[in-house]
Amino acid sequence: MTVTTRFAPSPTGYLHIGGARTALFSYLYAKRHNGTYLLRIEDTDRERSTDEAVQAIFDGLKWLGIESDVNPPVFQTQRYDRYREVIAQMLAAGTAYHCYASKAELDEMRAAQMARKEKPRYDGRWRPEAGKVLPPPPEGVAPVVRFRNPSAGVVVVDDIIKGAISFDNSELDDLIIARGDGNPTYNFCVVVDDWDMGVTHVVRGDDHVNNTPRQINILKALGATPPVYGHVPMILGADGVKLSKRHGAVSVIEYRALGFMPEALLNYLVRLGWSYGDQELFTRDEMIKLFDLERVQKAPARFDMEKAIWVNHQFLKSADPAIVAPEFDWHLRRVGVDPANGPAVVPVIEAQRERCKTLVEMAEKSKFFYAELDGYNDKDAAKHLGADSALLLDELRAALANLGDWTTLTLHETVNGFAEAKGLGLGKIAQPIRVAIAGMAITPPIDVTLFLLGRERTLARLQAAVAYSAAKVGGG
RNA sequence: GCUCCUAUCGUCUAGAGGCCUAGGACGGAGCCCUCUCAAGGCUUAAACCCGGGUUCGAAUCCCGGUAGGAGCGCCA
Repeated sequence: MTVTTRFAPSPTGYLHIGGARTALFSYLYAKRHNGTYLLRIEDTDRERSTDEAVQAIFDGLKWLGIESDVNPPVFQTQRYDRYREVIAQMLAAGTAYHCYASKAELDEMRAAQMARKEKPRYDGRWRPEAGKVLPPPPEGVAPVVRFRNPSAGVVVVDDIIKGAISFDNSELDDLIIARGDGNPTYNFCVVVDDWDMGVTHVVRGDDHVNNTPRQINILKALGATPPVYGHVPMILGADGVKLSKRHGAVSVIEYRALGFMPEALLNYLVRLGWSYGDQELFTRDEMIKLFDLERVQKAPARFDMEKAIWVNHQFLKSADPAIVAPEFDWHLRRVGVDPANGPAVVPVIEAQRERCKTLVEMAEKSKFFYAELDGYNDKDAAKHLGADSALLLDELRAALANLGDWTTLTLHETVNGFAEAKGLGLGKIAQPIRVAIAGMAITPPIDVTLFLLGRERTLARLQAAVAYSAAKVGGG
């Protein structure tokens, strides 16, 4: 049997980081076993589901590169006929029954149970039982349909991550599978869908473990073989509290804005709750080859932004710059610069990636290649642009203006030779140059920077810096 | 309250009864290198929740406690 997994988000908001990891695990497991990975949109809550959220989930998954093997994905709202059909079957078979208890009645029942310190649950008042006489259905009440859960025995969930978990059927009440309006509910749709779609492994958040025994019971009532379950623990914020807005970035797409490469985020996520010995860095192929649900951690993990950024940096440093280019391009535009108005993006990435942990940082530090300076950094100018540097920069400008070939090699020789001739350490001249051409004292090696910036811009900026320094000195 | 789950450095983790004087990584501290910022190299501090068992031997197995978490909807 071929392995089939699915990721089944409900479109009530953006794709959050925990969901992304669940999707990743699900995807990886399927790929690892040459299986199929599916996306299913659980939109049975008509009130809260929105088209924008559906789109946000698609966008997030697409950016991460976790794409469904079957398109378009299944939307539960398109399967209502099928759900109704199964419900009718269950009603006929006696594995489900109508319940006429009103919401108010149920609320009252739960309140009373809580008051008695009991676990709140449906008391089975409309459950047919041998020898039991049910009251006549009240007038004008649209009944819900409840699953007739076995009242005795135990259900064992053989969880691939958590191990065997057993539940007493006596602890499980008869859950509603169809609402008063006839629409099916989540726990029921999941079961039917996983069954129809041939899902062999259900990978989902561990907030679902308590639903699992009931789902298994429904599957059994339907004569289906339950899938293998794997419940992955949740991701916590750095403070150990459930991830939320106040932790900053929760939505996957926010990580793009923060300057992460999708592959790097995936790499961080896969190592959060899963490990392969001491290995920290994985390519996508390695993840697929090595991933294993059995090695997923049972306890929740905290999201550590520092480490995520480190992983991103490692990726930036070692990746093929051509892969980084489109994202970098996107970030350059985002900081208000036109990538066409300067050097090719690939060599800039190569020059910058050692010193930039995120693409936001890289874009900020590379702006000067693509747009005119909007002034100098105050501190750097104060420190490096003065009377003496004005003289040096002016002389250097003249030397560079006469340079034949504008290459990193000739630039290196010229600048180093210049410093040597002046009896200065390279630092004494490199820093003023940096501030002059980049507006700040942080750039890649000076030869590479000058080369990428080009002759025209370099000479113009040196001249401007000389004028600036002179004016500053002149003005006292 | 009830049911279920979890527990190794600050964080992510290795650890399948002796290989543990508990390893790696991020972050921290220090040193080296250096044209800036970085990167890199080296060194270093830092953990088995507690208590009982089982065993010649327990971070590893069992029980209890404690602490955290999840669920208990005509939400998903």
